[in-house]
Amino acid sequence: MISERNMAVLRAIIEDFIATNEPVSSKSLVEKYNFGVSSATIRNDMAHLEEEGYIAAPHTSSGRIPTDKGYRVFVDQLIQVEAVANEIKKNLVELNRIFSKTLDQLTDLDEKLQTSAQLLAKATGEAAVVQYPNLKSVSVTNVELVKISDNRVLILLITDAERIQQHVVVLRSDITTNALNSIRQKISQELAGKSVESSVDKLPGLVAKLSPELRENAGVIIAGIQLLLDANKQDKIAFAGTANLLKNEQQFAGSLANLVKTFDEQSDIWQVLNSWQIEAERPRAIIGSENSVYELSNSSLLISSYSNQGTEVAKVAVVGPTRMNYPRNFAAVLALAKLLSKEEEV
Amino acid sequence: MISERNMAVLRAIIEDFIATNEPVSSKSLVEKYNFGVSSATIRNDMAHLEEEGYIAAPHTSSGRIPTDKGYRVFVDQLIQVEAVANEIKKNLVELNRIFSKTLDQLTDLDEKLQTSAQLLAKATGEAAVVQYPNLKSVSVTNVELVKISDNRVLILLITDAERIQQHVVVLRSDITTNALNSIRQKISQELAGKSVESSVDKLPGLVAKLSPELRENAGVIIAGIQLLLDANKQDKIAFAGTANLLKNEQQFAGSLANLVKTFDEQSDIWQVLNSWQIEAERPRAIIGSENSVYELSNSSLLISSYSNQGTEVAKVAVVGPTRMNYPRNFAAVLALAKLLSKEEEV
DNA sequence: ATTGGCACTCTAGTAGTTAGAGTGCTAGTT
DNA sequence: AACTAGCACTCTAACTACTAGAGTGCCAAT
Repeated sequence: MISERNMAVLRAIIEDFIATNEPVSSKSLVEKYNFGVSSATIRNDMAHLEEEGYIAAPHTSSGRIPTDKGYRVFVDQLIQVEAVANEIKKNLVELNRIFSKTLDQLTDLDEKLQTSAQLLAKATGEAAVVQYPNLKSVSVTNVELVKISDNRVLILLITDAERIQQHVVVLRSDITTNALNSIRQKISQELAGKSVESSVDKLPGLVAKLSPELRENAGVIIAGIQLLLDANKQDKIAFAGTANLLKNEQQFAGSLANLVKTFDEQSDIWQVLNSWQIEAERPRAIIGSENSVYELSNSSLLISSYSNQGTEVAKVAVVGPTRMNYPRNFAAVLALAKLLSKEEEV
Repeated sequence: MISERNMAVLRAIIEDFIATNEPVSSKSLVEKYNFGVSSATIRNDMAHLEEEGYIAAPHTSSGRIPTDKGYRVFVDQLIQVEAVANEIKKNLVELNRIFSKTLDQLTDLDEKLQTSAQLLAKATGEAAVVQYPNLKSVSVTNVELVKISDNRVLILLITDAERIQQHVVVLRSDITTNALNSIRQKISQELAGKSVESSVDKLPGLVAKLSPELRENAGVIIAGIQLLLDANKQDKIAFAGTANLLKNEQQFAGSLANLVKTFDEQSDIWQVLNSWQIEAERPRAIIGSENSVYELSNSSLLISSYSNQGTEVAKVAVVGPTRMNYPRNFAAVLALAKLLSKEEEV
């Protein structure tokens, strides 16, 4: 029922609307694009597209704007694969240049993901989200205890996800290097290779296995490890590009403060990211009302997942108005996901 | 020249305007406050205040709004000290309750300052900035090297500012525990107790002091230490409460995107914070046009400094519209500064 | 299937009007 | 000298009315 020209018209409307943010008229279409037919014919096509729900008119005698359904068809069928592939390549090269240069300087995961989010925000001109690796599947590589003064001990929890967490505890009494060593040995032995989850279960029984004179201080240390393990289970995201959201003020019409708050608070975002299954190498678009979170119902998300040695560990996303530049943003989000995947494999 | 009642009127105008965000009329003043005189008299006072530049009229026949100069007098002379002291106390108790509960859970400085900013944003309903301690005056306590696999070493840089930084380096060849130990000893010996700055100077000469077979790997490790020391010199801030800025949309009239961008990029903020001298225990207000950064010319900043064992190390600030609630925000910013100072002293 | 042509609709902008909130000032009172 | 009642004056914000023109929808013709 939907002819080829119908689709071409739909694409033209969407591209024009994305570029100008004005309802698109039949006249402007025949002027800008070479359809080889008159505006009356285009009007017939538009009426057809409207019937099918791909476009809508803000009021009776105005041009048309795409509906969420229209964007969906655009994203699924009309984006030119070659164009995107080209963009990806360009983006990858560019991101790689900035990123690999910067990355060497980064001393920890926090900074790395924060920088990633900033780069993605910059590359797309939208807001960007980078999820921390999901640590359910992560296991403990080692626990180190470093004495930094007579009664203060730095606990290091090293996991196989390139994340090293630290926490300082103050002991009840001074401790000797030897005593600390035997505590460390016992703990390492129990936890090394275990998943974060099963490690938590092991902790309570650990104190009893130590010689009595060590137990008091060991208790403090184990409580510290508990904190670190718990922090692992907490969901966390890095976010950048708030200012980009404001560019589209009218788009969000008043609900902008709520949207920004949503990002400030993070919990909803995490939920949204996790509620969609993303295939590797194939970013997915969540368009407007497809989003269950109210604050995001005027926005689109492009989500891609990144991996660590072949397993999906987390997601990166771009958030912007439904009338965002999909091809470019798809390219950027995919490019960043690839970069992060590569880096994780070290 | 400015009578006592004049000042009372000024205060009433400012408090009313802060509460309602509407120009204040002479009639509403006599209704809400007990001046015991008629509106005509108040009008005379208002004319006087306008002459002196403390208030202004948006248009001929409207009520008055405070000028930056008016706010300045309000802040300097009219805020009731007792009221603020009370607020401080309340805020301290409340912040302390949330904070000390949360603080124990925090494993590092990043989280601590980020949480501080969030608490301040929440307490004031404005945006909040917390500056990282200035590390020029900080010295290296110790350097630890932890072997995490045959050829990967975790470097820990421990400074006397409660900040423990980490970085993983990959060596050119596997290393034995003994070799690592002798490198560690040499490095510790050279750097312990030195300031961050003089430590940087020591690094290049360090390799030569090691036995030849250690030099290759030691070079990699020392490069890693260099990165950590450099990261110390970088200025950094924690920021929270962007959404609160949006509450006052009309206030910032269009320049809001730029304002948010200013915070995203941080550099200007850092400059502003550093350009004002702040006495301990006395937060300072920078009101509207007193600010040299254009984006902040419709905003006020309340800045307080916090200390580590008596030395000022960094600042905390609240940013909001000029018509913010000064007494409450003064109290909150001071309360947080006190808390941070205390915590630093551990 | 396409198109020229035209009636019809709706918006956005302009202009005119009005109520009322608020001031400024004067003349009179305490 | 300080205060006040009263009133003329000003400006805004809200409402109405009008208009140009952008754009559609549809019919009759090709």
